[in-house]
Amino acid sequence: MSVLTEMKIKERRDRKDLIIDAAERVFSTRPFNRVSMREIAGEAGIAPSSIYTYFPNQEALFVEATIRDSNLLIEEIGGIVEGTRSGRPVLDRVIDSFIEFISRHDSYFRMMVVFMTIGSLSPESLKKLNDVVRRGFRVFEAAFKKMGYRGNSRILAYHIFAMLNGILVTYRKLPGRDDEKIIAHMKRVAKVFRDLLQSKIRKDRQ
Amino acid sequence: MSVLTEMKIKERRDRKDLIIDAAERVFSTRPFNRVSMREIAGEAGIAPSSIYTYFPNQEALFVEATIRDSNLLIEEIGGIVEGTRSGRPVLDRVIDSFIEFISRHDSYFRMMVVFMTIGSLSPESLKKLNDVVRRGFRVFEAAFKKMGYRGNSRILAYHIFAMLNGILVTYRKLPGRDDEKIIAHMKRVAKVFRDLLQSKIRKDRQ
DNA sequence: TGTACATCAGTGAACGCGCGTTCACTGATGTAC
DNA sequence: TGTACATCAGTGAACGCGCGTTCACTGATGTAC
Repeated sequence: MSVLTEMKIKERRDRKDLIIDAAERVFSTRPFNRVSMREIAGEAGIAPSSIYTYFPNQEALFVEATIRDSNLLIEEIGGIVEGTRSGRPVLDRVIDSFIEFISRHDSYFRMMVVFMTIGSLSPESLKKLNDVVRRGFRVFEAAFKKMGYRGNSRILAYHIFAMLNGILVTYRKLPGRDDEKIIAHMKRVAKVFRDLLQSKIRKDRQ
Repeated sequence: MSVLTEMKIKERRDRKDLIIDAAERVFSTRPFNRVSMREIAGEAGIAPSSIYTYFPNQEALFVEATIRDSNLLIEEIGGIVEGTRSGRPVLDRVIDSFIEFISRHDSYFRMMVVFMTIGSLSPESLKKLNDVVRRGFRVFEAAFKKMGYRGNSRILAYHIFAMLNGILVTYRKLPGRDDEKIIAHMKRVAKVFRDLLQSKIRKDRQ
């Protein structure tokens, strides 16, 4: 019985994932305000009404998609931080990984931007998103702690996050350059800021 | 006759401004995807169809609003740069002014974000927006030139812009803080980055 | 093994709604003689 | 000064459309005896 319930839960999660996958494929071809439940259903090969078996409404679907990708990102960066020995420089790898991930998950980036700057969300959705953002910051903080930074890691994490956000927003769509070039450029700019922040870290440490 | 034509043109511009004002008031109360022509018209005290006497469609209205505010911002910063004697530090005042302006024109900020990261715009709108962004960068470049920076001012302008973007996106809605506190905090964070960039400028100069 | 019933993911048609935009018309103002 | 006509900003009603969501139903699968 418990095995069966487990299978049901897994199956349900898989279906949700299929729908989210379809939503992201649609999301990456249209501006977000033109993505309809009908189109997502079409992409997933199901009836529009079937989506409501898995998600109570459109907002919940978009929020779950965002959270799923956030978890992927947090896992990736967490893995890098964990896999690095104490005292070793981990910042570069974290920054590169962050930039790559966002660049390769454009629909995720755009959803995040919408939620952060524009969206008026339900309290539950807001709570879910805030939780995941907080967990993200914690991973960054862990990176700084591991590097031996003794100052306020929280503030430094915010600075890094602000810097990366700015770089991504600013350079994401440089006209006339392909994705690989843009990613390389963003990494280079991030490194300028990293150099600067790192010299600040060194100074603070003394 | 020329005087009459002039008056007509001015009158037309004034009406457009009234509509844009109304649009921004509506914009600041709703998420952008729920702002309708009907509501803007209601706020402006005219019939929805009257908007079409001044703007060919909704996109054009939003783009004109964005461009009008961009020009205000560029003028303000341009004035600061011009009003500062050569060799004097102008960066702080430019940064503060930028942060203040964006914070006080929230609907402008959100429109810009939408256009930069999400919107699929008509070619004409895209051209208009690109032009205004380019003019904005030129003002930043002028500031660096005035400060005596001899390196690549364009790149430095991009860096500053990316940094400010990131700070604004990241800290704009810190929960539980009022606007003034948030603005003060953003200025403080910007100053950390400014310090860092400035020491880089000094190094490059040698 | 066979039969009757329960469950429930999935469906297709429909609902009501609000949207951007159009268009024939109005009525105030300006122009010509 | 008075009259006929032209112009044109502004209007209100209507159009067609696509949207999110609901709901009665279907049909496959599982369960009980």
